[in-house]
Amino acid sequence: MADVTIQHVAKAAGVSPSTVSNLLNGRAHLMLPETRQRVEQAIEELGYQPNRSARNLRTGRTRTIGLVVPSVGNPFWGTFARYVESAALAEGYNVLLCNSERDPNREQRYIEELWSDGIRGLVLCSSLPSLDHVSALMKRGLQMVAFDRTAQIGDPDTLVSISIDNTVGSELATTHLTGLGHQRLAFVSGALGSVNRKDRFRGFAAALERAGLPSEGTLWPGAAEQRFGDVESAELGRQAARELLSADEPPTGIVAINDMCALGVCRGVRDAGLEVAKDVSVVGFDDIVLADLYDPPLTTVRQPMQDMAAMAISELKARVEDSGTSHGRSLLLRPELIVRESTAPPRADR
Amino acid sequence: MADVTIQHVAKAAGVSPSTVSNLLNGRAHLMLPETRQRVEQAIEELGYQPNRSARNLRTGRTRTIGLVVPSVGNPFWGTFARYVESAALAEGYNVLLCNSERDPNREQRYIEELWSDGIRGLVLCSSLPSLDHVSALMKRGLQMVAFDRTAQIGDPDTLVSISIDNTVGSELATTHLTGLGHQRLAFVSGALGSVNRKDRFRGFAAALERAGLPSEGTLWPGAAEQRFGDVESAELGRQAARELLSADEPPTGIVAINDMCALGVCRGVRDAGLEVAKDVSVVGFDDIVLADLYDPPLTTVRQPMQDMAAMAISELKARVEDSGTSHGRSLLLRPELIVRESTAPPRADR
DNA sequence: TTCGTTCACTGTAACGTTGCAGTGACAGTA
DNA sequence: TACTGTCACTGCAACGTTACAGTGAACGAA
Repeated sequence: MADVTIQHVAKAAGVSPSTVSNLLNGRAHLMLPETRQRVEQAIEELGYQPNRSARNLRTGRTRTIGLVVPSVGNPFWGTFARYVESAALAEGYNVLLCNSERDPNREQRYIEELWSDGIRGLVLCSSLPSLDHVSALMKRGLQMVAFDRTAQIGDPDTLVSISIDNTVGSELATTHLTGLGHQRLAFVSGALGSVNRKDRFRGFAAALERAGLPSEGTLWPGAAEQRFGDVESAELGRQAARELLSADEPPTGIVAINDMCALGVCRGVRDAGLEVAKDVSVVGFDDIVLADLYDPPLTTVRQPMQDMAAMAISELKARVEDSGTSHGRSLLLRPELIVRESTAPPRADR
Repeated sequence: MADVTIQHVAKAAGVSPSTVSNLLNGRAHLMLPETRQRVEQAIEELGYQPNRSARNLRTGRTRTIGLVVPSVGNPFWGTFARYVESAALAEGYNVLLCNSERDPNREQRYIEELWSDGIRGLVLCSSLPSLDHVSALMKRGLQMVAFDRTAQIGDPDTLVSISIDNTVGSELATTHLTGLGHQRLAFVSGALGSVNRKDRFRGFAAALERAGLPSEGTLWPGAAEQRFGDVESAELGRQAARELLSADEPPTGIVAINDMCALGVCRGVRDAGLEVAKDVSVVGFDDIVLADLYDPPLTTVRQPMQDMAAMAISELKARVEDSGTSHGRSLLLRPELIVRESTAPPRADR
């Protein structure tokens, strides 16, 4: 119960707290080897762990960065969180992981809590188009990397954006379908609230245009007003597929906003008594682990997650440690189309 | 950059820091309404956020609990983390989420870091059979709930264990298969290192015995020495299915250690040119979101996650706040078999 | 008038750590 | 012998907050 403090260690080793502190902070050369050994032994025997609150208070620094994701219930974010954590650990940082559940209030509350915990570096995976709710803290010195969100006009000056080029990714996916000969395509998504969702639709429309196809009416209207979380997006895809496939001239190719949604679409295709690939081609986005395990394995657009996580951490580390007048920048990585078995040429009779 | 402290607020409002502190700590009745308003306005205008390190240092309390999971890359843990977080938030607590990656050193390191952050309540989802590495901290007052791990002989006195009855769950799954008429069953798992994996195999064997079937040779030997992480367990299932189904007398029913593994098994079944349910029945464990989305939807054993998360938090809260001489206990919840379409009677000709 | 009480606020001493500015002992130099 | 330097260590003040004890003004009662 009674915590072991640096004083207890000092007394046990017969030195002053300062000496213990010196040892703890890499100044072991300031003492005799035998003193050092006595102190180390005392630390060991008492099981002393420095009180981090006191240390943070005193030094003003923290070896912790914050990570805010929409939901770890989504394997995409879960996987990303692991990469970020590994990258941070390798740089000597800890990660504090928070779930915003795509709720702006919760997101803001978490960020303020991280700030008051002394955290000055943050990786934010926000669904929100505007960053107004954090710009005040950024002015005070919060360093931030926005992930999976391309830079916007009104963004804070020092913001770093790391993202794939969503427009290109979506074009890649869509062009794959048009290249296979599909003429009637649909885009399935929840409300296009976030920047990258808009970009993905833009890429989809651009690819259609390039193939000489109309883009009107290709956006599934079912979710326009709804707010689907990540877990529910599969259910949304299922519903969308059922509705789309019961139309007079159903689409033969469907581009989904992400893999969870695409898996739902595949399920909906089956619900409608059809077969994925043979009757309807489906493309996802993200390349989550399950994309390759699904039946049929999902054609999808892969994000280089590990690289992106490493970049996020190294940007943050540099900024938190230097705190020079580092300006914002934007890193757009190229996505990669992974062709598996959920896409095929359209059937001749459809 | 320059942080706003309670002193700045006090000066701006023309009061002492004590008065600001009183307002902050729910003692607003100690001041005039007009004073209160002045202070509130100053807080608002300066954007003051109390420094949590200082507060923790001073009070010795923390409104944060720790959550250590094997890997948020696994949707099972991701989902659980969300439930824990929601339950904690509802009780006024924050959650600090850590990934052990099933690495004992990393797990211990995280727990010690949580302790030195002033955290005194922890939900541990450990894969390790022994809790020796945390018992020292528990003696000093760390309150801990072990999740998904049944109580063991050598456990610390104050430990709370919350788990489903894994043996019963596995019996439920296996009896479902024998009830359908399956005679040749296999159990697919990575190394049976953890308590609950052993229990699940025990339940599997017990069900076989009850059905008058031999249990020798039913444990897939492929992973005995390997250490598979959660993400890789799907790959393991795939490999297991391929190997098992190429035998002379292949099993007609497979019980997998968890859903990710079961999904891998399904994929392996297809790799072998067979069909899930029709040729080989597959049962999983956990009922992750994807179980219902898979094709075919997976028959699996469901854990009442939300209830378990709420119980974990309320136990922890009571213990952290009272810190009376609360003794350990063990809560075993009953799992539920969810029958979907990955199981069917064996084919007559096999 | 004097005493006591209430009220609205403030002063102060911690909490555990850090890192600079000492301090005294001792050795080496002039 | 006196001075200078190095060495090994220590004293002290601060970081921002909290909560208890304390203060002085205003008012009511005897």
